[in-house]
Amino acid sequence: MAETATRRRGDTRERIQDVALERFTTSGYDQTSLREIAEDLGVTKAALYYHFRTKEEILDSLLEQVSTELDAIVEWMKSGPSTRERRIEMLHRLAEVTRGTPGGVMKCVQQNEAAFQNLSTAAAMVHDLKRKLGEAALPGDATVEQRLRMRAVLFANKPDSDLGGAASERASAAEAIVEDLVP
Amino acid sequence: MAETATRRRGDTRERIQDVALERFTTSGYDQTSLREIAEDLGVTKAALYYHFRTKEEILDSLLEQVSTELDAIVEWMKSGPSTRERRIEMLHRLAEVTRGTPGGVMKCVQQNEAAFQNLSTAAAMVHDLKRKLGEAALPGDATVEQRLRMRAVLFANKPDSDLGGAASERASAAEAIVEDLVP
DNA sequence: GTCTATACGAGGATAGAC
DNA sequence: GTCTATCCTCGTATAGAC
Repeated sequence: MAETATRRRGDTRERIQDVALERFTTSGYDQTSLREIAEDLGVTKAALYYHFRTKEEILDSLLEQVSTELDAIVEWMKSGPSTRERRIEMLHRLAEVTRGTPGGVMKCVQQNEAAFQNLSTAAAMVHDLKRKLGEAALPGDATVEQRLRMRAVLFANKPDSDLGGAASERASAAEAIVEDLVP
Repeated sequence: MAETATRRRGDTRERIQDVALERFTTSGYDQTSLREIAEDLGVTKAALYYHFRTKEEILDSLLEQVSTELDAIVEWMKSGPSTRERRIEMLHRLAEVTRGTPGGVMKCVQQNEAAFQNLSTAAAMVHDLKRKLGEAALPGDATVEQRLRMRAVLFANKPDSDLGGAASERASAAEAIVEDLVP
């Protein structure tokens, strides 16, 4: 730790991630160019390619942790019977991950729900969450209405800050809807 | 009407729209390049720019009618009191437009719900539907839970064919959820 | 090990000849 | 009404300086 503070050598990878997360969240993934990120850091585009193989890999590196946690929820759901109690528990765990994720990564995911559909790795996995959770939560012979209910509740369980109100208020509203909607 | 059938002169604009709608729906708006469309028609990219000023304008021309109809629903909702009956009626009208739209335009919209968020004109207006409908449907002093319910039902009201089951089955499932969820 | 210079082919868009 | 030629930006790739 001899070279501290202002100079900042060797942490380029982290600095790329910081800038990328901020831009991806505020301007959107598609609308953010590698040139922007590079210029913001005072390096060239090519420098980014030393640290990451593609633009998508930058995204993936940001989403790695949350992706793992969501995958764990899917696996947990699959590992037991599909009862109503466990479906509700599953949704609680999902809400927890969303709340607990640090650094606004989950906000970035929501902001880009659009763009991530077309990607192929971790980003796609995160976006695909709802479909996977829905499948894991319902038995194969579930009715159309049950499936539709599950889908609706997975969307409803997104009490974004643009709804207004305190975070706790939004959380309890989401919970009431879960109770109403889960098959 | 002297020059009919195979030759097809002067209807290039319509032919562009036909090809574009098909590609936008199956491959996605972002993933469809103007070069593809042009090659499919046996013309060059630049030729498209005689008929449309931008790629987005091609999209907008396809969405014009549906955009108008959705706008009418918003206006109707705003024009009267916000009772539960009228909220449910609003959702029925929305479902009708979705079903009644010809030529798979609405399917294109759903397929691209992703990409349309970032656009600025008719496409954005169509995508923005849910937010606008939600605002029109609820009084200004609505609670957080009411807002969240409205949002959930607008998403739930999308009984896409990938749910399985007959169209009528999906429709009645959607209606049951509406009854359950509308504040 | 970290970066710059440079280039490629794709994208959307434009000017102007025919 | 359609073309060629051109421009800029994009993500990506590689060669080579330090």
